Parts: sequence; C-alpha cells; structure tokens
Amino acid sequence: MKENESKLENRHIKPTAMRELVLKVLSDQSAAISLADLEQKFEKADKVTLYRTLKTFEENKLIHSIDDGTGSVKYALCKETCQCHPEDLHVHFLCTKCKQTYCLTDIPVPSVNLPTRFTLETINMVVKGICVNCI
Amino acid sequence: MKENESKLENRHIKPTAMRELVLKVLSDQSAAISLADLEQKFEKADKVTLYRTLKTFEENKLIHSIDDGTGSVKYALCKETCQCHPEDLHVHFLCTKCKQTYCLTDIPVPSVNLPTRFTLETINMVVKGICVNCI
DNA sequence: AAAGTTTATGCAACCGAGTTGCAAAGTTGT
DNA sequence: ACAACTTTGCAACTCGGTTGCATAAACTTT
Ligand SMILES: [Mn+2]
Ligand SMILES: [Mn+2]
Ligand SMILES: [Zn+2]
Ligand SMILES: [Zn+2]
Repeated sequence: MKENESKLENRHIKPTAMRELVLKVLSDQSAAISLADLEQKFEKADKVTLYRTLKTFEENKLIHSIDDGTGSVKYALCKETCQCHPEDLHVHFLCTKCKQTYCLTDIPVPSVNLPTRFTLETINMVVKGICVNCI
Repeated sequence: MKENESKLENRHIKPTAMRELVLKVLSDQSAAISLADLEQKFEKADKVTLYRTLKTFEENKLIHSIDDGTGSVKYALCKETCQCHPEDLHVHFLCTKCKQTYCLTDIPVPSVNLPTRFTLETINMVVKGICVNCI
C-alpha cells in the first residue's frame, strides 16, 4: 500500500505503521466511522492512539469529521483536493435504520440567506432517513 | 402568568410550579438554552428535574431541541402551531463568538435532492458564523 | 376525610464519548 | 552512541446526559 503512504505524505503526515493501518481502514470504508468503530477494527489498539491519529488526520485535512447528532463523531476521508473550505462542504446522510453515516459528496450544502449582518463561517447539514440499502 | 399555564395545558402538560418556572425562563429567552444554562437560572434546582421537565416539554412539542455541535443540546420554544414535522423545520445559527444559538424561524431548511431510493425523515441544518450582536 | 393510586421531584450513582498527563518506546540527526 | 524530538500506551479524568429509587405531592376512589 504505497498509495496510502503517499497520501499521508501529501498531507504532511509522517507515515507510521499505525497511521497506515488507520488510513487503510478508512479507505476500505464506504460510510463514515466513529472512534469506537475504528477501535473495533483492530484486535488490540489503544483508543487514545487512534483518537490522536484521527485528530492528526483531521488537522491535516486528510479526513473530515461529521457530527450527525448520534452522540459520536464520525470520520471520513476527504477528497484529494479538499481543503475543508465552505465550497468543499457537502451534505451528510444518517440512516435511521442501519445507523450508517454517508458522505453525499455530490450534494453541496445549499446556500442560505442569513439575516442582515449575520456572517457565515460554515454549515453542518445532516439529513436523516432511510438509505438505499435499508429500503 | 396565566398564559404560560394555558400553554402547558394546550400541550397536555400538567402545569406544576416547576414547569411554569421553566417555561417562563424559556419564554424570556431570545436564544436557545442548554440544560446547564437552565440550571443556572435557578438558585437551587435539581438538574434531573429540569432535565425531565425539558424531556416532557419536548415530547409534547412545546419545545424543540437543537444539536448545534457544541456538545450540549439546546432547547427553544416551538411556535404555537408547531408539530415538529419536516415542514416546521427551520435553520439554526450558532455564533462562534458569543456561543448563542438562535432559531432562524423565518428560514426554512432548504430541500435537498437525495440520491435515488434514499428517503427523507428530517434534516438538521446548523449555520455557524458571527451573529448580529457580535460584529 | 381517609386510604389508595398515580405522578412529580430530589438525591445518588452511573454511563459513554471524548480528553489530558505522563512515562515508555520509537525515530531522527549528529 | 548520544541527545532531541515524536509517537504510542496506560491510567485517570471531565462533562453532558441518563437511570434507579425513595420521598413528596397531587389526584381518585371509597
Ligand atoms: Mn463527508
Ligand atoms: Mn429552533
Ligand atoms: Zn441504512
Ligand atoms: Zn454572537
């Protein structure tokens, strides 16, 4: 998995063994995963190390975090070009049946007309419903 | 405050002293408040009682809860006619400076075109930025 | 009005997600 | 080989939210 190694380097993250393993898990995942989910993907791994790995990934914009209202933050890979700016934002979908959280990367967050003299920094938009696998 | 009493009765909530006090606090508030905020509005009140009061209010749609991503859920009064259905949903605004959370009741949540065979139940849309009081 | 039943309140204790401190292990540069 | 820095692992903690249970208050029935 030389590819993941260079993904890390592209984001200026030192490619340790742990980090490559975590990145592999994230790459194999079609839905976003929580810290607890991630922990369960390993036989024996320290939660704090995984936590800090995710933090490092997020700080360097390799992944973004999603607060879907379930009480546990989810994480998903950013696109190669993503800088996590407002224009990179997309809608997230939480399936109330399977509890999976998906990045709807094709659906940009719609713009809103805020009241006068409210300035926008970022938007979190989470749609809840039933996903295609749960119909 | 006979008005609050009837607001409670309209929502089929038995108007106890505690509940009327809590409703008064919520009515006086222009922004949404958390359980902790509510607790601080009283000299001496049990957090659990307040917690259960909010739960009761929410179940009966007197108030709605807002997960603004700060880690503590906020609560705000519903409109008299609100049934908390998708058509009643509005955008919420979290000021990153004063940390106040506002109901933008005039701004309905924009509709999104979900991928095929995803069905919508509800949407949470939180805009972050600087509010009019913090410019 | 007294007894019985339901509902609301208060205290303690718990829970889970996230976070911090610190020491050990590993890495990098000289 | 040594020093300097980074990463990892363990323990312990924080904080918001929640449950269990006993008491108190409010209605119901006799
Ligand atoms: Mn996403
Ligand atoms: Mn609102
Ligand atoms: Zn699903
Ligand atoms: Zn503000």
